[in-house]
Amino acid sequence: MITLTERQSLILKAIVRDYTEGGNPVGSKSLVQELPVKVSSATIRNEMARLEDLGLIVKTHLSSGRIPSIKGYRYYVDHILKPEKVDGQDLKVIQHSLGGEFHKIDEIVAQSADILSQLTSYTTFTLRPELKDSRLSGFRLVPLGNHQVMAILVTNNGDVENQTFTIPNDLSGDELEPVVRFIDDQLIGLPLQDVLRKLQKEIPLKLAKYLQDPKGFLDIFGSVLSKAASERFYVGGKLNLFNYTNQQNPRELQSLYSLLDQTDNLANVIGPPGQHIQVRIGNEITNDLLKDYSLITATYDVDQHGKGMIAILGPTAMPYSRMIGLMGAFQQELARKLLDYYRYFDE
Amino acid sequence: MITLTERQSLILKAIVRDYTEGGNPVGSKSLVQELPVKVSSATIRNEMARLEDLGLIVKTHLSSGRIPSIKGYRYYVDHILKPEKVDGQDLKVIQHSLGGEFHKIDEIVAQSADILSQLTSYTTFTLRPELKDSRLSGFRLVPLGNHQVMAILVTNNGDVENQTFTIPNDLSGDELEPVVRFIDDQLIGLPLQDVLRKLQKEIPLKLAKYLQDPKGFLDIFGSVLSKAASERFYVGGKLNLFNYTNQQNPRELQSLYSLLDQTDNLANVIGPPGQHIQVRIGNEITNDLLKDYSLITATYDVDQHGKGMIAILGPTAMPYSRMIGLMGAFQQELARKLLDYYRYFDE
DNA sequence: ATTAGCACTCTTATTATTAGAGTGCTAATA
DNA sequence: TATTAGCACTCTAATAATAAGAGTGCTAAT
Repeated sequence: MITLTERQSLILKAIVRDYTEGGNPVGSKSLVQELPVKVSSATIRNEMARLEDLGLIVKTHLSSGRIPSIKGYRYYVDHILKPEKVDGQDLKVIQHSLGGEFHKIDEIVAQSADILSQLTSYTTFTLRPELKDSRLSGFRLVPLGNHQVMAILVTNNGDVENQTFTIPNDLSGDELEPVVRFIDDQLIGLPLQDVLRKLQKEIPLKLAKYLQDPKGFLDIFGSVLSKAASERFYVGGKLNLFNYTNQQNPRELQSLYSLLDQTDNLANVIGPPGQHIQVRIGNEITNDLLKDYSLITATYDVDQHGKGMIAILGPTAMPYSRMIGLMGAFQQELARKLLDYYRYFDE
Repeated sequence: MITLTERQSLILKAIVRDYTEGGNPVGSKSLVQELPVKVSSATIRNEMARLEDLGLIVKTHLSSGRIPSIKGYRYYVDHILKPEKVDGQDLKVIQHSLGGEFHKIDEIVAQSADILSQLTSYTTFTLRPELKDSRLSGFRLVPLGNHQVMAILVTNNGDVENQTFTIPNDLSGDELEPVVRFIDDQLIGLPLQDVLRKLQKEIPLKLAKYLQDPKGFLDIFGSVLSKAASERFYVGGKLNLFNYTNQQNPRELQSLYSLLDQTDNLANVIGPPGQHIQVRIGNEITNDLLKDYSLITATYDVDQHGKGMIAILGPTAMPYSRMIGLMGAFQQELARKLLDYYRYFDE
């Protein structure tokens, strides 16, 4: 367990701030002018040598200024940083952007990723509240003519998922009725997870009474059901990658783009909802592609509707204090907006 | 009007090929070995000087080899190039990728952009067949409970567009029936364009008979209608931008990404369906961001269902002959697949 | 009309050179 | 004992010098 003196702590803090803002290694002379303590550059050099022994700062070459190490950022985030109070202007942007009228949870969540990326100039991810408590509250099959049927699935949270299918013969409402009634009787009110499970087991057997060929229908139902039960990440500010990634290596940028395009991979990167706000720096992120970046993740809580996540991906040299302040505010605003939205469907 | 001798033509062709494949300016000595004509490098230098006078090739500096100019590519494409017969392997890829079962036109068209970008390693655009002849063939309002209604619009081509709306009060089917009936009576069978027009004029008045507050409904209907009537470009191989753009200038890459993300801008870039296959090189493209690239566009024809477009964006130094061959094959395969698909709804 | 020969140009890679920023260490100081 | 001034030393980044190689245009001979 590392403990720093007051002065060492001030120096580390100044190094983190300077490097984060300017992007250049920080030398003892420039620190003299900024520190609230009046000491000479030689003293600062001595202190810096100690911070380096502790592994909190490193040199880029033998006689260069210092930059924070992963460990240094870690110490800064854990012991020094105070979340910055969020800017009034920023708060307005958030509230205004979330203030509009939305017709889907996913619209709100996707919009959130965009707002956050705009405010931070980094790349952001959002995940809607977990679906594990969602229950099936309605299922419809709407014949559209032209050999087409639309399957619509509704949950108690107001989520709607639909898909159109092409079928060999036109169906009339009459033929579909017993099937829909079967679903209504047997499955309405159950958690989606349970429905998914039953779909593997009992349903096929029972359904055989109503339909001579349940296969086609089961495909349709399963398809729209798993669509509704799947977790989707939204990504905002992909273009911002150009601003903070290493410009010398276009391949890396390309790989990152590719990673962010495959949203089903993101669950592994960002991990399950955990602590309130978590900061992972450099190689603390499990994904190798991100070992030179930092990831701030936060869980937001929408009461009985479950928990969702928001995350910011940026360089290790990030203004953590501002970011964490922003995360806190966003968490709240998003949770509030969603509670508001859900209220409709709880009545 | 430029006319080249046989030998000059051979030289230009060789320069285009070499530069396209190798990416380096082409000198007289390397040409000696490749040309089917037996002449010395001095002779070739003389001919090259003439081609340069004509503006077909240029030097990158005073004593460098030559590269084709825009004008040179133009001449090559117009007078020298022969479309390359498409590779059997490639044809298989196309047919296999389009062979699956699709439930929407847009899926086929989006998939097409991906296949084509995969085959070319460039960036591609696809536009579905024009909707101008699409007619409204069905309209449904499905109450979902929870203050939600889904509006579904179907066209005679089997296109389905839907949108979910949140409304203040729950509606029963009974209340919606007269409205849907009104749509059925008055609008079914009309081209979408006409419906859109009527929506601005007569409909609001007539509808007032059935609903005390037609505003909300008109918004819903208008929204899903314009969604159905809008043209959407699909973009494939955005990541390929990394392969063929100028790596020295990340800003440019970022701007291009940004351009391709705003798919509503693409209509201006690509233009309306025109000639069979059109090649635009460098500044022949109206968009300034693309003045160092080439764009090959092609129109595909699905008979009475209208015309759509496919396009390839790549560097000016492109293997035009292969690309044009590929375009031809793709045009055919896509048109065939779509005809096949539409056949369902024509019956 | 073609070609061999040659001086000339320009690029690219390699090597020197230099100014500047920063360090660590020693010895003096409070 | 903690701090500081002073200085030799290291490394980067920018600039300049040099050389090899590829290619050209032009002239004079074929």
